[in-house]
Amino acid sequence: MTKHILWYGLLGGVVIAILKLVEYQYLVVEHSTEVYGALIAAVFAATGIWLGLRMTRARDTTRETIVVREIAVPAPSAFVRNDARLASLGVTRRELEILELIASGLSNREIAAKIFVSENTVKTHSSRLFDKLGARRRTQAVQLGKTEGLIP
Amino acid sequence: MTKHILWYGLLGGVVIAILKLVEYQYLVVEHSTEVYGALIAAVFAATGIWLGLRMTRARDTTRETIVVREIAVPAPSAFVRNDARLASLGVTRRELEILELIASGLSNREIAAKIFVSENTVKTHSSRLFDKLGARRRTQAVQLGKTEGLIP
DNA sequence: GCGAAAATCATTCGAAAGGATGACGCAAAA
DNA sequence: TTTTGCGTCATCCTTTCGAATGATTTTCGC
Repeated sequence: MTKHILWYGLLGGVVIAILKLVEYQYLVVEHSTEVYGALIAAVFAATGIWLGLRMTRARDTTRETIVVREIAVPAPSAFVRNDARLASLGVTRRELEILELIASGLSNREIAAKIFVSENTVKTHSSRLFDKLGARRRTQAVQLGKTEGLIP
Repeated sequence: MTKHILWYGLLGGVVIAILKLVEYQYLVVEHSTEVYGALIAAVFAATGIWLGLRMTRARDTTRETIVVREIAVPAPSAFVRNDARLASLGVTRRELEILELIASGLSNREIAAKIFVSENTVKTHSSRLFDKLGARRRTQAVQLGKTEGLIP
């Protein structure tokens, strides 16, 4: 920008000098003043317009309008377990495992067989789990587990 | 735009006229030519710059670079019920309603109170529902209902 | 090694869930 | 009109759950 202004001034000086020379050598005719003014006007007007365009063009780069468009995506979003909530509730790994198996529709007996423990143990885990979740039934535990981000 | 150019020309003419008058009346001094040129240069340069800005400003609205930054958002992907499966399984509306309430974690008694029927009726509905789904437990019914696209 | 947390198992008991079966009313279809 | 499907309700009985409680054994961090 500064460079352009300097060039502008220099150009003006040169034009004036040229015109002055011209005035005394060839164009000292009747309406020389008008010709003189018109020339200066034309040159500086052109330069002014060019400069004006130049200034705004420089501004254009910062004139971007950023449109943030949110695209709804089919949400393949893999399930991320809310470990913080898990910890704040004090749910242990085993209890979480039980919750997942309950959610998959298994009975206490089936769960016991699957993880090789007694049915009583499964009941103990699920009881503690219900306490921590504030659930009274396994279906409610599943529902809460989902909303809390503990299971998918 | 045209209007501005006209004003520009008119202004130029007026300035020249004024300068010419001034030249012959008061300012016919030694360096009048330089003063004369400088004045014209200043006026037209200023006008030129203003005009240049004006031109681009008018164009700016169509000149904005629109940067579309697409951001993927986990779409809540609205749930669409698998009505075909619902029909092929022969699940009735009432049974589906029961399934939804079961999935929300309610007991038979709570469901009964919610839809103003007896607990026995709820049991009947859920029994038939389990038959149709091939479920033995309510948790299993919920799990199957989800995979079959009957409930979200 | 010690202590706390976690996991394991058990017993008892009441509540809830589930299976089987029968019955009634009602509306739409045959 | 008769049949059929759906919703409703009930009874009897078995199984499963869930609460409460106590005890033993791992496991793990310090």
